[in-house]
Amino acid sequence: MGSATIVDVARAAGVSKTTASDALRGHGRVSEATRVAVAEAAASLGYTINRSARSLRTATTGAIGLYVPQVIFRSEYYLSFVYGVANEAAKAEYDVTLIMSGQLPSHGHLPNVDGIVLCDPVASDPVVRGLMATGLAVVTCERYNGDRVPNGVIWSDHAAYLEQLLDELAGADARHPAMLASTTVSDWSISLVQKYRSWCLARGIEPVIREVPFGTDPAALQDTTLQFLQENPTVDALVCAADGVAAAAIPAIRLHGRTIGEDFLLASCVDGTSMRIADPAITAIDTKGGEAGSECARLLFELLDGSTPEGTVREMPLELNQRASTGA
Amino acid sequence: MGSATIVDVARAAGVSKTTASDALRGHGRVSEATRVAVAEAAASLGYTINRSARSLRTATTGAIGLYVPQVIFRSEYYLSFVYGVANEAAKAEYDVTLIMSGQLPSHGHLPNVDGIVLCDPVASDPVVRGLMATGLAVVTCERYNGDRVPNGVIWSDHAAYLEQLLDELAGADARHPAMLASTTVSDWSISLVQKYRSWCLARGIEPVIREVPFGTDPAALQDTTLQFLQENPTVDALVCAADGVAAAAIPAIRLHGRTIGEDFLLASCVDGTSMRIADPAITAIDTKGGEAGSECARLLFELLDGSTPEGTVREMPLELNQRASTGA
DNA sequence: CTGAAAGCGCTAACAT
DNA sequence: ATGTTAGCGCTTTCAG
Repeated sequence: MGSATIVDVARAAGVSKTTASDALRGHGRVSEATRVAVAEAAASLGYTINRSARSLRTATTGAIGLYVPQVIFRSEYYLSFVYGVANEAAKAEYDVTLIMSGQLPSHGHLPNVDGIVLCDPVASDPVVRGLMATGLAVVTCERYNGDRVPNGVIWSDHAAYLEQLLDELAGADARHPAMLASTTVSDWSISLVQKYRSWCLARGIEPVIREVPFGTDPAALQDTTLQFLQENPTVDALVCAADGVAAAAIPAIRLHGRTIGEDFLLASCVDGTSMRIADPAITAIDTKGGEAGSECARLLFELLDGSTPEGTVREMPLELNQRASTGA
Repeated sequence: MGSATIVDVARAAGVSKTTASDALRGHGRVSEATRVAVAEAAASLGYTINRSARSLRTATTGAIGLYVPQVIFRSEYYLSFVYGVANEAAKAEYDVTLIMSGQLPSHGHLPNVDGIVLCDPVASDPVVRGLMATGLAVVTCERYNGDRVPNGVIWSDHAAYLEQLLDELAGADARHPAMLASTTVSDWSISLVQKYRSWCLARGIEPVIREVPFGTDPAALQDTTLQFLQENPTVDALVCAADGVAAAAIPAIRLHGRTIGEDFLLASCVDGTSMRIADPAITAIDTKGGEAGSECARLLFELLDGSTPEGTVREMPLELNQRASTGA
C-alpha cells in the first residue's frame, strides 16, 4: 500500500529517482512529458511520499504546533481559534500538532514542528516559556509580555472595543457599570481591566471590579454575582470579561430584582452561542476566534518561508454586537 | 541548540553512537556507568533527538491523528473529547495531529501518523472513508457502520440512558414526551431516535419527532421549537438530542405558556455548561467526552504496541444527571 | 557489554 | 533536461 518508494516510481517511469522527485514536486527542471509519466507511475503504484524521509533530508517537518491554555475546554473562543489555525494549515498542506500543558520541554518531549502558534500566552506559564526558548518560529495571538519577543504577533485592540461598549452603556443611561473580570493574567484580561479603570477615572465613577477565576462553576458564579450586586447597590450595569460568564450571571441579576435591558444593562467582552441564546440576548464583543487563528497560522507560514520579516505585528479588527441586554 | 546529534553525544561520552543510542533509550545492554555518562553528555550538550531521523529508521511517527467532524466547533462534547485524547497522548509521549475535513484524500495529504482516532464517524463522510482506507490503525468513538471495520471501538450505550431518562419523565407524570432529534447520521443520533420510537411503541404513545440540523442558529431553533410545540399541543415533555439545543429551547417553551419542571419537562441527551447554567437547570445525560477521548487514545496505543488484539470493542458507562427541568 | 557498518527514503550538489 | 553521488541522524543487524 504505502510501501512504494520513489525509486519504484522512478523505475516504473523509466527515469532516475532525482527526476522522479523533481517531477512530483513540480520543480521546473523536468519536461512536461516526463512529469506526466512520473505522475502516472506514482498514481498507479499508489505512491505516497514518506514524510519522515523528506523531513530528515530537508530539516523541516511540515507541521506547526498549536498551544492553547487548558482553559480552551470551556471556551468557544479558543475552539474556533483552533479551527482557524487548522483550516489555514490544511490549505498550506501543513499538519497541526496540539501542544498540551504538561507536555513541556522540561519533559524533553518537544513536538516535531517547524513553528508554533501560541494563543493568549502568559509569561508565567512554564510551557509558554519553554516553547519560546526552543528557537522555533513563534507567533502569538495577543501580545506576549515575557522577556523573549515572538517572531510574529496578531493582536486585537480589545480595550478600544470595551471603551466603545462602556460608552454605549453610558449613552443608554447606565450610571455605574461594574466589571466581572477574568483572573487570567493574559494581556487580554489585563488590558480590559486597565481600560475599565481609566474609563471610570475619566468620568469620576468609582470602579467596581470582582475577579472570577476562569472556569468557575456556574452555581458558584451565580452566588458570587448576586453577592457582588448586593454589596454594590448603585451598580446598574455589568460587563463580564470571561467567556460565558455574562450568560451565567442572568439569574443572579434577576434574583437581585433587576430587569435586564431595562433598569439593568448586561454585556460581555466575548461573544458566543450562549450570548445569542440567552434571554435576553446579550450585547458582546465578537472576538473572532476563527479569524484570529487563521491570521496567526498565515503569519507563521509567511515567517517560515521568509516572505515576511521577523517581528511583524498585525492588528485584527473586532466587532461590537448590540443586543437586547443593553436595550438595543 | 537543537543541533547536537547523537554522534556528538557519543563522542563527548567516549562511546560509539550505537552505545549512546542504546543508553539514551535504556536498552539494557549498556552498563549503568556508561548510561549515566551518556545521559550527562546529552544533558550538557542540550541534545534533543531528531524525531524525523528516528521516524525514518523505525517507520513510526510518534504521533496519532485525531479527526473530529467540523461540528466540533459548536460543541463542548467534542472539545472535551479532544482534550481527553491530547492528554492521554501526552502521557504516552505521542503527538496529536488534528485532521480537518477537506484535508484528506483530495489532496493526498495524509497526516504523518501511526494511527487515528475518529470521533463519531459517519460512513458517508469521504474523509472518514479515506482515513479508513489508509491501512493505519483506527479507533472509533461510537460504532462505525461503513464496510470497513475499525481496529478498535469505544462506545457508550446512549440508548440505554435515553430509556432511563424517558422512564424518569414518565415517572414524573409526563404523558407525551417529544424529541428534537439531531440530523447527523451518526450511530449516536440513529440509536437515540430508534430507542425513542421503540419506547413510545411499547407504551402506545405516538412518537413526535422533529429533526434540527446540528449547528442551527439559536433564533431559528426557537422558532422551530415553538412551532413544533404549537403543532403538537398534547406534548408535555421534550427531549433534545443535540448539544446545546435544550438550553436554546427554553424561551420557546415559555412562549408556549408552559412552566418548565412543572407542567412541562425538559431534558438533554448531552450535558454541558449550558445545561447547568440554564434556568432552570436541565436534566441531561453526561456523555463524558473527556473520558471517551482518553479511552480511545489509550486503546489506540494498546493496538499499536500489540498489547491488545485487533477488533477490541469497549463500552464506557455514562451518567444521567437529574436537575430541576424534570422536577428533580 | 560494546563497536562497525549498513541503510531507512528522500533531496541537494554536482555532474553531464 | 536528466543522472550520479552523497549524505540528513538515527537504529539495527552482525561481529567482536
